[in-house]
Amino acid sequence: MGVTVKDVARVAGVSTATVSRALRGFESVDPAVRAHVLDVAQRLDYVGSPAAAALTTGKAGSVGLITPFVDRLGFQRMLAGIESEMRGSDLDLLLHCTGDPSEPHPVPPHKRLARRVDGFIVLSISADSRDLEQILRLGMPVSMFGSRGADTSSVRVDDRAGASRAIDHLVDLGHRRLGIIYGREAVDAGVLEHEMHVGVRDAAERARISLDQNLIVAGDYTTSGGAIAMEQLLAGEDPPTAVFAFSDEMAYGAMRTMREHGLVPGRDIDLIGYDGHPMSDVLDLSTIELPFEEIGSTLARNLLDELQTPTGTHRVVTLPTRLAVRGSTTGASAP
Amino acid sequence: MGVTVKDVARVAGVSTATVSRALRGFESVDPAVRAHVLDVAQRLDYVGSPAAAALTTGKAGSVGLITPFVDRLGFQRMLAGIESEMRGSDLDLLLHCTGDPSEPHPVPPHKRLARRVDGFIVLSISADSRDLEQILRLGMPVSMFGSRGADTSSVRVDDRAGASRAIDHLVDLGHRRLGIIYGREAVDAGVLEHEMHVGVRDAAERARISLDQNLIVAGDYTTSGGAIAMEQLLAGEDPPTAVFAFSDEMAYGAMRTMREHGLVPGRDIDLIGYDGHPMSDVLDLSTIELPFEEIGSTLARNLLDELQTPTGTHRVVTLPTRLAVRGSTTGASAP
DNA sequence: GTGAAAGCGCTAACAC
DNA sequence: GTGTTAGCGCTTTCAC
Repeated sequence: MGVTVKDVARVAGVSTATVSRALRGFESVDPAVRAHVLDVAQRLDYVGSPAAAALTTGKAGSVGLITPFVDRLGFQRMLAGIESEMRGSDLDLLLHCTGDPSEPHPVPPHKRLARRVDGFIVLSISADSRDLEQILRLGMPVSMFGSRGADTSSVRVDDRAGASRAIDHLVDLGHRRLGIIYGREAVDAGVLEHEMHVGVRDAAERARISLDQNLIVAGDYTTSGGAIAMEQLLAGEDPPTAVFAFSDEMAYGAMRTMREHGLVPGRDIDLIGYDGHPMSDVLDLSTIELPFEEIGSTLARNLLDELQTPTGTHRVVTLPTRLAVRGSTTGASAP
Repeated sequence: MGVTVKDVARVAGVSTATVSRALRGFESVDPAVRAHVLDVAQRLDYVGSPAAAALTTGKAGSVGLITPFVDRLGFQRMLAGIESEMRGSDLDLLLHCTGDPSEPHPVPPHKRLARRVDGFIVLSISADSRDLEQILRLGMPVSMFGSRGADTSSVRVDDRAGASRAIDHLVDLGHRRLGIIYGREAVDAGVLEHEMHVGVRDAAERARISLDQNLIVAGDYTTSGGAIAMEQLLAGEDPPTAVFAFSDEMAYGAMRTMREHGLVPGRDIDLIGYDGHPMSDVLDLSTIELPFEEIGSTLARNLLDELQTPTGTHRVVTLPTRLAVRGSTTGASAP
């Protein structure tokens, strides 16, 4: 239905094989011939059919991005990183959301995807996920974030150190009674949630302070969840003087609750978040900043490299976090 | 390299044509045969090759999402809407960012994409964009947001009414001296920026108040741009008593500037944004809420419908906005 | 260095 | 209702 290699070959007066070779820049083609073919192709406005190429080569020419969610703040930044890294490569990006991990898919989607892509970038699906297993079973190159890679290249954040850093900061400001707003229960070791808890515990131990189990509440990683969690913390008879929320979004919710109670972060209760969203600057929220764009670009780079030179080795990169101190942690409320 | 129709056909004892028909649920296949084929395919773990199917049918089995940015707050919500609508359809989503419209691409990407997809969803590329023209020239189904559709299905927001609503709200609170933080200069009529300005002007005229050109400043749609814009407004000899920012992000920046000046939104100066990001609730920022998810799902639905039943008619949907009044607009600062 | 020919895996006519 | 056959547009041996 469009211009094909045949057309180009005919007009250029060469065989389709030569066209194919010339277009892909093979050394073996006579420079003069190549130039001619390129010229003709250009004039004819020739665009190759990826489907046909895929069929013959077995390479799909694209990579799949698997993510459980698409509307979380960090996602877009990772995506931006992935995107910018992939531009330039001639691979397309196929987006696939798995949605809520709890409800199963009628048709496991990865089978279908598998034939459409040459490799996967997988964003933080919990390690026990059936989805993840299925993807790994495919035996294709996988670059993943979040869960510690079973046998793939992976990018992770040193969440343990990051969580410790948050606690250290609060302790340094003089706090002894800390509230923790975590996301969800940790299922597996090695997973974000688990690492964060360990980081918190370690830091507390090092500081020789004990954590009151009543001050450790879940916030479901949402703003409203964070708001409710803060309510719980305030409702107790002995509220914390400082709070660490495992995500900025939950911290935002906590701020809202504080405001409703006439409390000011950094004056009445210190509050620190985790993620480092741009908004936190505006809200004057101290936080642990994660390098989302870099996570994304590293994920993409790892996969591209693996696709290009399929050595069996995998790359495991751990990226650091950074403490951003703002007005929400001043120590004013410390004993 | 995998199980093919031939394998299934051989094992099931039928022809490849029958397998193909059975797998796609054609009525013409004997129910018993179909069941058998399905069973065999299942047992053999057969997954069709999209490339081969695409080659024969001419249908790519996917749609392309074209967007100039990926890290803007509204994007992810539109994406979520698109995604949820597309799930269920067996079409894949191919993401493509055009990046900054100012720097041109060495290879126009849409030509390549065009052979990979059956249609496009295009997010707010300015109407004069060469990219947009090229996509339209392809003659493929296009569902677009932002620019008024030349000859495509499109989804737009009634930005004129939305902007008017914001001004009305401020006027209702008693304000007469209004500051405007817009994004960029409006190039074309029909485009968001233009509509917003018209909406503002109309509302001002209706209220019989005149807008001071010195109080109309650009914020570049970024938080920092909004902050700078607010600086400019405050620097004047006669600052506004209320400000309307054309995006929430710019309003956030404006809030930061205000805080730095010891000013409180809703007390010293009223402030209203535009977009309705979740964060605005936390920041207690009044705003005009846009239905991003619905925009996304409508975009997807329009395209899917057009792909399914290629009647030449296009659908143009205009979605309404909603005023969310919060603590940043109280009228306290009105004369 | 280049061409001829054989497919890649599937679907669409056309017979039966 | 089902099988046969001929491609879709490209790449890739294998000759030359």
